[in-house]
Amino acid sequence: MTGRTASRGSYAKTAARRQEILEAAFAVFAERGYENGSLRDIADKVGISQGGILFHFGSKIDLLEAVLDLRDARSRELFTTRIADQEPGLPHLRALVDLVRDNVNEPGMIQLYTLLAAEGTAADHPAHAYFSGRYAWLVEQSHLSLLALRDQGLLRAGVEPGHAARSLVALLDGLQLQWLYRPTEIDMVGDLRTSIQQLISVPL
Amino acid sequence: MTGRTASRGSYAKTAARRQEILEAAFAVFAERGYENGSLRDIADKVGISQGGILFHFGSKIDLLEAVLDLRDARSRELFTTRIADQEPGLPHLRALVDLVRDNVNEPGMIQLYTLLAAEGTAADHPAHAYFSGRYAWLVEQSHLSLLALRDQGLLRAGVEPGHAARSLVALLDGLQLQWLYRPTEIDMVGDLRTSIQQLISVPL
DNA sequence: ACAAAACCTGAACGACCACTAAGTTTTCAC
DNA sequence: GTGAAAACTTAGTGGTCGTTCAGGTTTTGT
Repeated sequence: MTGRTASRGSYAKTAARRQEILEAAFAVFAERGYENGSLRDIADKVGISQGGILFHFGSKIDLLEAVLDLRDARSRELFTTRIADQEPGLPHLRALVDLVRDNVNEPGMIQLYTLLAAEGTAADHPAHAYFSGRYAWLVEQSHLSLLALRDQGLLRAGVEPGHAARSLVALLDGLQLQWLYRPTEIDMVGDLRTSIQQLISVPL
Repeated sequence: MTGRTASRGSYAKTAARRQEILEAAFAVFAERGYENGSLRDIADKVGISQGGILFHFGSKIDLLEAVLDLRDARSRELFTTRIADQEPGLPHLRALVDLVRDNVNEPGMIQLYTLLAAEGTAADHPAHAYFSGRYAWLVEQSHLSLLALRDQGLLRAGVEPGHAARSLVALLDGLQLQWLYRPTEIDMVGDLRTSIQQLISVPL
């Protein structure tokens, strides 16, 4: 009885519309940041009014969260199929390099995360919790891989998994920042490979 | 003759006033970024009107440049007395660790540079050229130190100075970012020391 | 002491912001 | 085809922003 008067549901093309908006928002947030990027910029990119955006996503913060969720879902999908499916250890690290290789072809992704991660250090930023959790997760994943490698006796002498895990994530972020300033000069994938290679005693 | 009608010059306390403004601007830009931090915030902190700020610094961009120049001057002063005065090589790297140790006690400094460096990736950002040059300089300095160490035979096997220099700077930025999210958990100085130690074959 | 330069205020300007409300058009189940 | 819900537009709200400017106050050389 109660379910009879349920809402009619979305139109057929609504999903595609939301997708358009999300991608425009991604581009704007990547280029201008969350605080500085405006709903008008996003609306103009889609060819819709500001109100139209807010019909689909109730507020600017909701839109940011949707963008992050979408990207996170995609990233996690890649990360899952490529990494978590493999046994931890060497394959993990190889997949990490592959992931970075893909990101180089999608510079907006790097720009978005670099900018939002910096903005997000403020405790009241809407993406603060997201990035706080993201770093914890990234470091933990790397830590597990390095622990596995140590058990396999593949770690070089003097490499401490905890320190190396934090450093690996830090190196990634730092390289991305330098790469954004000089994309042609910095070889992110090569530098990452070289650094990982120095952690392990077998060819990567 | 021509010099007769020269301007009278500043009042006695003007220098101190400018200093107050610079420090308030530093705090505001550190906490909210350049784009998001407002002249009103800065004016309130000083206890002056917005117009008062703009009398001393003609525009918001001028103020940012003054803040960066000031910080750069201080940083360069430290870097010069501590580092460039020493012969390049081990003392350089030791001084780098000391510099980071000091920065930990001035978190605003880290926040400012992390946020502005990310904002500055946009080519039209007023701090873009500053950070672009800064990274080139930092990497170059580290490169020179590592080259000197190689000539002294103090580099570990497989360490390539160019790669290691980029990585060292990247590690610094990345650690700062993680530290901003979890200041109590991340030991920036310790992690940096450990990473440097893995580049060289003698105790740091 | 007194003029002039330096300093500073307060009010206004135009532009932009996220968001709301009300009205219009499009879609879709029936 | 028709009615109602979904999708969207248009216009407006109250807010913040950097900057300008006319006018007042303070400091300073003479």
